Amino acid sequence: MADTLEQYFELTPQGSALLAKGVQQKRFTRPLQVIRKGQKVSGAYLVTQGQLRVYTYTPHGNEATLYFVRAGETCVLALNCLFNDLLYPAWVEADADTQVALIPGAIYRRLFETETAVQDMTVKALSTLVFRLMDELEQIHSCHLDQRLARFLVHHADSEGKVQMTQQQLAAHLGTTREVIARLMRGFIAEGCVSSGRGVVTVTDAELLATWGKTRA
Amino acid sequence: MADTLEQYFELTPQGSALLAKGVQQKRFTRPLQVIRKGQKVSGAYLVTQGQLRVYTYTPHGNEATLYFVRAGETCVLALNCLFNDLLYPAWVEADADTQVALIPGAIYRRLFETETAVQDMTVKALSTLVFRLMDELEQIHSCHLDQRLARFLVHHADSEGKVQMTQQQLAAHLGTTREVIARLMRGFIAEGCVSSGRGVVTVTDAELLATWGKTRA
DNA sequence: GAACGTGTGTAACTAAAGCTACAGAACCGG
DNA sequence: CCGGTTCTGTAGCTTTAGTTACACACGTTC
Repeated sequence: MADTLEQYFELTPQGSALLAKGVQQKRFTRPLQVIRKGQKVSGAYLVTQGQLRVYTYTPHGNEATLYFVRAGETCVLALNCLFNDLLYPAWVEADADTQVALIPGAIYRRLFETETAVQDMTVKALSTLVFRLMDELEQIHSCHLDQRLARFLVHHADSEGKVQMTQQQLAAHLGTTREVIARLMRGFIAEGCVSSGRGVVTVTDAELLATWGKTRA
Repeated sequence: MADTLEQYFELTPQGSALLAKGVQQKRFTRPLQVIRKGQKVSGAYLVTQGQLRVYTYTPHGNEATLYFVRAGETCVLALNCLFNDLLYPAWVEADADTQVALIPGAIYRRLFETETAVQDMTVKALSTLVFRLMDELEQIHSCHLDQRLARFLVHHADSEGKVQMTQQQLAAHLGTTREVIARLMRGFIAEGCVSSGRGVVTVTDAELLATWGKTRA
């Protein structure tokens, strides 16, 4: 089991042994809530497969996704809580087919003190999140929803330009409502850079979409 | 000189020597831009007196304050850039009477590897910022400007309830414009929980202000 | 193939925030 | 005490986003 973990950080033999002793594997076969807001955090979450989604709620009950934790990443908020003895400040949901290694807090702290790989990984993870959050904040300050949606679509399109999400889900990611997404989509479709189907949006002109609101007359 | 620094972290003799060799002190007697967006970061900034203000711009040229770096804190963005070789993603301005210790990047990295005090401080600083940013994001999603302003005032009032800022500065902190602040203030003043003067806002009923928008009819 | 659940499309209305423009008060320096 | 500068107060308009309310399309299942 520790094999899957060691592809992510190189440890000294002692560190390895310590890790092997305490780590727990959790597997999710269907979407499931992992952590609730205000819950006490018991350890570091390292995703080995699939992804976790971290989100909060808007005042009207709409979900707003903060970020994803993909394979090879740890949930930084959990790290935060570990180091500062805080309660978890958001909700976390596992996607289908997700596997997570749970490293108990005490063990993680001890690893952090001695293993440079763990130090590096921790700082890198925190740094990355800081930048993502700052970027997000700046965008909210400086872009209208249409630009944010355009950017989101370009960013999340697969190799064929498809984004496999319902409008409801898109709305959740941007902290808005479905109707607004539909309205903005109409604009995109009118310009011919996107087409829409049930549960999927297809980006047909990423170039145009990426510069939405900048090159417009 | 290193004396002022060592009140913030305890180092081993070797660490202390290394630090003393490389650290530079900078003093600002009047507000001054310290870092521009896109600039390369040369080291870690540790504030020993006064404060730094980190901000971006909205698309229409309004400033929006991201956070402050107070005495005893380091600028986390600079740390980030150091560890990830990135360009600085915002602007930084020093207040009047501010003193900053600049620890060159190479030295900071070496200290980080060996000194647990530096590791701790780094992780703590990053963690704190992550929480602040998340909180900020959540508020933008979930509160109207009036609530955010109310909260800001309550938060920044001194022991006498005074907030020594112009409306322009308040606007900058919330990423909005002066006119909007004036409009919201009118609401607060009408309810009698705030009074306004030139360059100062006085909170007279913090209770009411803190619950603004929750207890309103 | 009828009924139901889930997802999309659209229109009209409301609320929030931003923008423009100006009037007047407080402060500062000569 | 006069003129310039900075700050505050107010009004009206525009844009953006959220809300309400429905119609319809697609799929599934019985």
